[in-house]
Amino acid sequence: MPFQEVKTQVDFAAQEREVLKLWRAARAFEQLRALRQGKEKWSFIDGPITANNPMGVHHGWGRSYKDLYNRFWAMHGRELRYQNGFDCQGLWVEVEVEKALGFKSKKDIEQFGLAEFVLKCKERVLRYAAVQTEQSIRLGYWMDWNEPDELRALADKLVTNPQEVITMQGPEGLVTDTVEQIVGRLGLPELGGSYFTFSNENNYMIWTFLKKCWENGWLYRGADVMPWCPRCATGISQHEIVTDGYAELTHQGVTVKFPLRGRMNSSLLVWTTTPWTLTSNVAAAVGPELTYLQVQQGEEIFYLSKGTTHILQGKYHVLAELKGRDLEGWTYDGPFDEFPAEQQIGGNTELRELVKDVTVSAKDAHRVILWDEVGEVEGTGIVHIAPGCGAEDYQLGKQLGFPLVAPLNDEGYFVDGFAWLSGMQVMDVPEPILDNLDQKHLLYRVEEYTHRYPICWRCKTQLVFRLVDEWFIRMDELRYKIMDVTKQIKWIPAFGLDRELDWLKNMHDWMISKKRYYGLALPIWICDDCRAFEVIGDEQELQARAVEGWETFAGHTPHRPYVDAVKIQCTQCGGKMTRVDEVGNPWLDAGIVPFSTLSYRANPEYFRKWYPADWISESFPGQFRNWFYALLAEATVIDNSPPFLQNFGYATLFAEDGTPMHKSSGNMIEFNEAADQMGVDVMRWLYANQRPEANLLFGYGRADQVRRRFLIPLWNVYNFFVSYALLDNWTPSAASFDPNYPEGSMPVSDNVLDKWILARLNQSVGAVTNALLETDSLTATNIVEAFLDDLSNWYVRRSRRRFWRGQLDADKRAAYATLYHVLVKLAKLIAPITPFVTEVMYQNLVRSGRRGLPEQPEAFTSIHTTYYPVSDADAMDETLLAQMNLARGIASLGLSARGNANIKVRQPLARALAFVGLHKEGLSAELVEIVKDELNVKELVLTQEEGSIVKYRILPDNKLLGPKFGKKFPQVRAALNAQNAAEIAQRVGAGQNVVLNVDGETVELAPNEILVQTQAAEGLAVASGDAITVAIDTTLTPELAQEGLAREFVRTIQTMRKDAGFDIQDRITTSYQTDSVQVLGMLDTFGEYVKRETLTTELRVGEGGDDSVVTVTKVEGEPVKISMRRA
RNA sequence: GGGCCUUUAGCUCAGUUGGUUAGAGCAUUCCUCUGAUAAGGGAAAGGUCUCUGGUUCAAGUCCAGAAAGGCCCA
Repeated sequence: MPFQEVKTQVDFAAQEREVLKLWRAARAFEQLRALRQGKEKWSFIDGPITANNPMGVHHGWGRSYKDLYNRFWAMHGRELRYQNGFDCQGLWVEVEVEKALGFKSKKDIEQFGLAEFVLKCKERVLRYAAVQTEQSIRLGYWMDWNEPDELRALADKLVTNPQEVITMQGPEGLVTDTVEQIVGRLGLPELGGSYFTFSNENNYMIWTFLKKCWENGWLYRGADVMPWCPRCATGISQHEIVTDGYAELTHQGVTVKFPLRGRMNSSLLVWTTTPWTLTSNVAAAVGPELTYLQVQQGEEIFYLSKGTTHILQGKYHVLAELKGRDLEGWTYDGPFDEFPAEQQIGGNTELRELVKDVTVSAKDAHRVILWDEVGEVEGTGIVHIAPGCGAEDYQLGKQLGFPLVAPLNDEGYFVDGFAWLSGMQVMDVPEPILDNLDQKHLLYRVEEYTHRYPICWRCKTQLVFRLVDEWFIRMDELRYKIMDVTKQIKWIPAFGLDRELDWLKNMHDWMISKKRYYGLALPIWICDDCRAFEVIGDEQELQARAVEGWETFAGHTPHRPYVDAVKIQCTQCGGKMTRVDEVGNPWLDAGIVPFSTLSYRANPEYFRKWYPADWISESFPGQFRNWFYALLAEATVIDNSPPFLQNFGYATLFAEDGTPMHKSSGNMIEFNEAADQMGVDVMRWLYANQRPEANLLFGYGRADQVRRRFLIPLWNVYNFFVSYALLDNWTPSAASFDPNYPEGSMPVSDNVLDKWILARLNQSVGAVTNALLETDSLTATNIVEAFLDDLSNWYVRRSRRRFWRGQLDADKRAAYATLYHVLVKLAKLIAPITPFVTEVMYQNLVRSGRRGLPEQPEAFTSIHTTYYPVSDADAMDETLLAQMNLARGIASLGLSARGNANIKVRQPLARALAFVGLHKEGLSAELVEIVKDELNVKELVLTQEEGSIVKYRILPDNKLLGPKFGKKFPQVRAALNAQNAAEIAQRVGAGQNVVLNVDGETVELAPNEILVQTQAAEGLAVASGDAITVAIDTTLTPELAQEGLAREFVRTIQTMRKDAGFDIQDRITTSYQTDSVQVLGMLDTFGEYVKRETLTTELRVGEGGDDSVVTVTKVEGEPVKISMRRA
């Protein structure tokens, strides 16, 4: 038996797991790579996935696109690199490791030991890389994956004995090194597999990048007040805070009195939601053009803006009105002037160089200043300014030469200089501060206040604003260079370009440092003596410059703490230089991969072959400011070129209810669960059949739809083919087999259905190919679904009897050859989208189906090593496609007409009359037969004559006549409308021009400029559509009624056979008992027909015997008992 | 406040270069067919294509403005 039997009901997920086993056993992926080696390249660079947790279904979306297009291009004969990437460094790994170890603060890490901590971080990455690798393999994502168990073994060894020397098998041979170094070399050419951004090459390549920045004068150390997480003890950059970094929180809104100096009992009213910042107050700002009120309450006089008087408690009396600028220069007593920090010249900060020119203390500086940004939306219209506690405050203070009072250390504790507050944590101080203010009679009012407040995107701790020094890349000059590069890229969808340019336009200087432990060691060394700094470009330069500590570092990856040991000599003063404490922003890691993974430093030839990427793809939200941005920035600095030529972006995945998928919402679907429940072919089709720029709603409902609409019909057609091919022992042609095109050359057939489906197939192949070339899988899948519908619900349905017939005659052979060709070619067409089910089809249709055929090249192990199908121009037949459309239109309308008349399709009727209007293509005799059979009529009459079944509707052809007449067109249309429709239709049918009178002018219209439509005349069993009307002759002659009864009888027996579980080929004996004259008469005439249709060898009157299946029905009130059993 | 996206049937979404009566799937109701059937076919019902203005002989489609929602940034 050539083909394997196909089960009707399949566990698709289980079947997919079998396919995975097959691929692995047959080394199918390796075979593909070998076949494509040295061919024209298609360069795809993978955006690194954060290896910190199992992947989710949203990753599945993106990875399905990536795999789809990788496979598509591989089927076009291209060579690919197939390198997946893992994002490995950064705060998010640290936070998870801290959680796992039960750490509370940075001190715990230092006590634990930096070296060990860094190893734990790498270990975690390796473990989740292993998990994500397994999940990706399950998705069918063909990549050069590491063995998950090898990654786990490395993770184990890394934390037990990182210096153990081991040997690994690489693509070019064995590699021997310490565990730490092997891990550091993962993904490099000698080891292959996924790239890891913690690799030596990735880190050193960033050093090279940063050195270029430095040489261009773009790298600088700056101070700023920025959002700071006191738990993580690190700054949070602009990139990180914008999306995930806010929560609705309720704080206390506090109104405080700032007593004015030299004005008895008078105070400014100042409002804040962060009372701890009052400890560091320097000034108070008013809007110069705002109106302020002087109001009296009891003995006290207050100042506040006119629009904020609702905050006043109790009665007040307005004494005066004045402009903000009138208040300028007034001095006041700050709420915490008793603190040493407020009394120190220049203020209270470790960054003394920032205030070296300031000659006053905060206490002495207190005065009212003007600031345009002051508003009345909240507060009192008087804003408290603490340049050490707010970003805008800092900028303002810098302009005005104010002292800086910075109260918090890196973990949010008050530093020395704040008396009783020193040593307290910022989260614990609001109550004591309010008590203290109250005691000093400075507290005016406290209320609950809910607002959006920034939180740490990783640990959700509330952020504070803190004065820090960090490292930045200056954007002034670079911004425009990056924009130029960005414009050279094709963005899909096109608005991606605008988004990226908008981000670049607004991008601040890029903060690249983080005061943490695990990550890129910033290659910046500062002189202990003269404070000059230098950037080191790579490991060789570091070794050459090292004056101390190299032996400590040697053998280690460029991570803390070992790299910190290396000292170099200062070129300015000869002093010793020490590396800065900071680690790098992880987007540096991700943005460098076009250079690090393509051997920019080691192998320029290889780099130039694969750079830039032809295509990259990631989710849009976020990546404009993250990965896309980093890629563009780094490539611009290093090579001043686009690192990728096309960017394909897609939106966000939501749950089916349209809300974000969250564990806590209960609508979360884990990737593994989805793969098991839905099967990944279904998931992949669902992903592909989606407009990428719209958010995708993911869930079981949609998965069921995909299964019903696409996968099951496909499987049913395939199953149908194999079942009958087995019965007939049919085998594919042995002639001229090409493994790249196992569908073979186009079959030759005289049958109109065959010709039609081949035309449709090749039409679809062409359109799908064009769509996928444009990265448009939505269009591609829509086309396939339409084709599959035609295949399943028209070609197979109409061809069914051809497959049933007894002998394997020429027409039957043609049907097999055609359906076989269609199925193989269709499978290849969609193989990139649904790699599993198509592989199953290929294995059976091609591998099993051709087994034992004489002399031929062997078929490839996998469908995915074949070439993409090519649209065959010979198959195209526009006339046939149009005719078939007409035939299906007539059939559809005829069925509709039958429905209107309420006559079952099973009941044969004498005649259908189809008015086909101006459809010049007409119908061939074969198509007439098909329509007759479909409509179950003895005769189909096509007519251009309307007879009595239709009335006409005359329409101008807008597309032709609109441009011809322009403004006059409405009048022409009206004139045409006024004509007698039947008359015009007749003229048009006869090919004569139509003459109209429009406003006294004679206008002549050609027949092709007029559209004639028909509508069903009322009261008949008719239906009409676009220029077609079909009428059914509903007259039931006794002969027709008898034939209908015969079909009814057959139908009943068929149902019995099916219910009894008989095989399609089983012969049966059928018995009947009835007094119905109709039934007896029918059996006289149609007995042979009944026997033939039901495979009845003996049809007789009587009981069927004990083992029979029995059914009793009624015909016109008379009971009919039918018994049936296997012959 | 600026940039970008979205708005079409109860729901989820298609809708080619502007062109005739705006479609599909799901859901509802009714009918029907069936030895590939976890299907299929037919019918009914369901729409101010968010709104306003403009360009045009003609706008779901192009332009401008507005509204609502979303994303990104101030």
